[in-house]
Amino acid sequence: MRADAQRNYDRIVEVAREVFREQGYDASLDEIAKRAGVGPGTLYRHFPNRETLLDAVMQSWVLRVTETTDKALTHEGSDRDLLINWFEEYVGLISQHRGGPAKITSAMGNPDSPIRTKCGVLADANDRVIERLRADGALRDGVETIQVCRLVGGIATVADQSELDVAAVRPMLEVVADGLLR
Amino acid sequence: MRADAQRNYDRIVEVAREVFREQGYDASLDEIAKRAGVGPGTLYRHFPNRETLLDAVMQSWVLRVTETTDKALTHEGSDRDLLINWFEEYVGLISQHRGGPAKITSAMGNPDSPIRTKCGVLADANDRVIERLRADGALRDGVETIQVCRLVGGIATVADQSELDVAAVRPMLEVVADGLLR
DNA sequence: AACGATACGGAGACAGTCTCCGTTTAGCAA
DNA sequence: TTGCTAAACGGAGACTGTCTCCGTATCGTT
Repeated sequence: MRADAQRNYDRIVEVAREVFREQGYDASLDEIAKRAGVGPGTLYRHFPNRETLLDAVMQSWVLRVTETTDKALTHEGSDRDLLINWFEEYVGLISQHRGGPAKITSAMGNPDSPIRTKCGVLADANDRVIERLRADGALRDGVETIQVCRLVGGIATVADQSELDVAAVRPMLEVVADGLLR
Repeated sequence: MRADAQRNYDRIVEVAREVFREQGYDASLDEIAKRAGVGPGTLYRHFPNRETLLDAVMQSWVLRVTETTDKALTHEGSDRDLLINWFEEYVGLISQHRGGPAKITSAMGNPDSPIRTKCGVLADANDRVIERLRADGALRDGVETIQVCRLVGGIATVADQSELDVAAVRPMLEVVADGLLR
């Protein structure tokens, strides 16, 4: 990539991250272009649609996912605590900006989504926790990772759209945890 | 209301119901106006925004909610079956058109929403089922109706956005049911 | 310095929302 | 019937956001 192109690319991603956080995932792309000091054409050449831009924005996020999972797995305490703690982290990870939880959760299991690799990372992270609990014999039979992602993603989506705080979310995560554990 | 106004009102609601079902909740309102044979001005005078139109569309739906609940409460079988069966009905009720589950669930507990009365009806319906189970001593402590609505609404939202079929939804409803029951 | 490939950016087509206001019509009263 | 007025209509158009096309500018190489 030419140096100026690279500069613009980076600038757009940086600005997009900021604007998505401020205004949510449905912010105007033309405005992002303007704030980044480029024309809309430039933005759309680098990112043919909103999702590819989101994908780029999430690039750095991938690291944080694995770090968070590592930490969650070292959790001292009961399996239930570990699971609920992980769910809270999970919700936090996908709730970076308004509209994020819905976007990410619905992309989960869709092989054509531009953010599929990011979803894969998240699914793998969740899988590590689930498999750890399964190995402990803590889970009921028939629990599938994708279902867990959807259940927790669904809660995060509702919380996002109803602007619920952590205190309102936790009891719902507990219900799901109790429904998954023996 | 003047006769012609009433006629247009009814026509718009009828067409909107049809178009929402066909194209989802984000269909073009100008198109609904066109199909109803009125100008956009007429539509927006009757319905200042999308939500008030949705509210009108849902008017007839209210009857169905209570009927469905009555039937669900007569369910023969275990508490678990009754609950899961109700959840499936609940999901069906709020999944009339694409975008519906998210809209309804996020309006739940928002006293300013134009569809608040409709949400109230739904919340009451859910409450009847929950209280019946609570009376049986079947529920864990601390279960709140609004949480149940949000949990099941979250599942319906994800199912809606990921276009999941009933078979994929049921196991998730089972998890929630198991998390709520003793 | 010159040149070709690469990238830029803004004008503008298009779609959707929503309003304003000149025109039409319903319904009533004489 | 006719005339009148309040009520309702409807479409032109302002505004916002998406996305493309293509003339212009810039990079980096020779």
